[in-house]
Amino acid sequence: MMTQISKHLKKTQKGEDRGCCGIPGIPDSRFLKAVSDSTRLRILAHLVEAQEPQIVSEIAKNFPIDVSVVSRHLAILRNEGILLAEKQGKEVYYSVRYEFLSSIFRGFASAIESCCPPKERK
Amino acid sequence: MMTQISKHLKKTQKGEDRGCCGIPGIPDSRFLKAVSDSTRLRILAHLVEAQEPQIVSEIAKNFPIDVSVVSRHLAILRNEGILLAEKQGKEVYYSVRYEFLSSIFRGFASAIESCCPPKERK
DNA sequence: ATAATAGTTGCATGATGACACAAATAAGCA
DNA sequence: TGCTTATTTGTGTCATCATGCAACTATTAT
Repeated sequence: MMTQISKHLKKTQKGEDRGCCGIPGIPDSRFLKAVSDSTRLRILAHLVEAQEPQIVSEIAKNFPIDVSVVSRHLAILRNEGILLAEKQGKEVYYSVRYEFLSSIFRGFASAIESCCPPKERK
Repeated sequence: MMTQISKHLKKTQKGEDRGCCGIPGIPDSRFLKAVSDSTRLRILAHLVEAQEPQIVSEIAKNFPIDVSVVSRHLAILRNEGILLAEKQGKEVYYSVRYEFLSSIFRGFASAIESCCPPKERK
């Protein structure tokens, strides 16, 4: 059974997962969760490889899941700024925000390195 | 035993979550899942800030969760090669594998950028 | 207006995962 | 030998989330 302690440390209020720590350059967990799902990662990789904006139904053809699920995944990536969505008639074109994505991860790498103790060079 | 470095390449057999796509430089989802949990991210940030190896019970003092949970989180990060564990008597010292971590994220950034269409410069 | 197509959203379900607590392991000390 | 401390592991519970399917919205064509 859950104890009282865990109950109110649960902090299930919305958006609590944002902003993890004081170190600048470390992304929040929501952003990382967005790219850590294997299906979303494959969708992202597909869009990166495609080199051009693609519509939802076309993307979905490459995955053994329902279009609605793909749409949800795309929305998650879009909400984190990873993808850009542009509606054109009936279709919605999704594309990768390359510079944004790479800058986040490069910033993460730099944040880690900047704290790296000189002696730790293993 | 756990001072041996690469254990993180071990469970390649069962993990269909391993190796997401054909693009070199994109980490697999298990690695990203390891850093995408908010508690683990805070633990990692704590270790980065600490600038030196810390034992489990000391790390746990900074978080409102049970030591056992912290131990599990540390194991997950260790299994992904993010942390190094060194047993010294009763205690286990955990430290950040800075170069490994930053190289993964820098490689991710480069992988994204290398596929970036020239015109897409925002 | 009706129909058809593209995409999103509501809802139920099964899987995964974080957590607390207890028990087990391991190492040092009386 | 116990006894204490540090850490890991077993187990059950609760929350979150990926998924499928159905319903809904939006846009275009007949």
